[in-house]
Amino acid sequence: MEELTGIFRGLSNPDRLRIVYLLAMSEQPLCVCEIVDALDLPQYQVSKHLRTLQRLSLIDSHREGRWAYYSLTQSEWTEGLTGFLNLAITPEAMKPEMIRLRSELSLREGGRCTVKARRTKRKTTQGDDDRKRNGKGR
Amino acid sequence: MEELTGIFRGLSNPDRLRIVYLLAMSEQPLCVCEIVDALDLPQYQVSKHLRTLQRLSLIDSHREGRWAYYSLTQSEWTEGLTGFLNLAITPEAMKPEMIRLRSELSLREGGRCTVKARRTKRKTTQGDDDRKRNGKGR
DNA sequence: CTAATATATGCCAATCCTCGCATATATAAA
DNA sequence: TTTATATATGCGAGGATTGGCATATATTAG
Repeated sequence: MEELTGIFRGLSNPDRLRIVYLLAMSEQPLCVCEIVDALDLPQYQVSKHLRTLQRLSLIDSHREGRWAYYSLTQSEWTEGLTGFLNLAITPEAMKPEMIRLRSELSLREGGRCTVKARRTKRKTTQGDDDRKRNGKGR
Repeated sequence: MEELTGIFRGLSNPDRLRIVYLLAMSEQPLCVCEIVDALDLPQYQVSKHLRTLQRLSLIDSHREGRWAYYSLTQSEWTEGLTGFLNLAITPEAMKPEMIRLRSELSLREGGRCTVKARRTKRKTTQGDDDRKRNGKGR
């Protein structure tokens, strides 16, 4: 019961819900930088959200070199949850994220993420693009 | 998306989750006093939680005399949600509540709730019983 | 009308959440 | 070692939640 309300609390944040959706759809572990790029969020936010989800036992992680991969935890209700998300979230709503994610995944080498630079909030890497992210987003 | 995270936020509170579970299981509108007795919560809390759930379009209400009845809203994902709750919440966890609810429902006359006194936090009606409710309950 | 009953709400304090920033840690490259 | 890269985390501020209390509103009874 307490465990379940925790899960709902975890999914009550749009960014965390998007993370869970990505993990549920891609059906393979994703590394932090891939999620960062797919969701267009600052790295520290993604890390924190992942931590939150992990505390709730919704996701697992493992390290490979300097990359950390996350995936949905397999539990009694994982199936029911992803099933519900699948019917409650229209693909339309997550289209841009999925497109960016697929683009990221196509860059993998040997099944592993290989990102080059452009880390940490894309703006250190000069003329990236100046979309205004942030803004309370709620 | 925003709508969905709202629903999760609604279910992220144990008492609200219990309310939704009662409504989902009983498959008929319940009046406030029945929920109050079933969950053993102060009336003002139940009213507030119901208001919250209604704002999220999770439940509907209608008045009948001085009684207000609430029921789950029928939407595209109502079925998926109740299905998930059904597999995520063991009947054990809600047994006392369900027992009390059934007891309440058996007192209905003509399909309507007919409570006598003992309202508002059961303690105005003297020697009721002095279980210590409240206590942050989180 | 007044009283009783069923429900709803305004307010406050304590707590929790979330963001953004800065910085720490971990691992690998040079 | 030093440097670069990938990820994690401590902190503070603003906002949102929550429980408890008192009280307001709505409806019916007398």
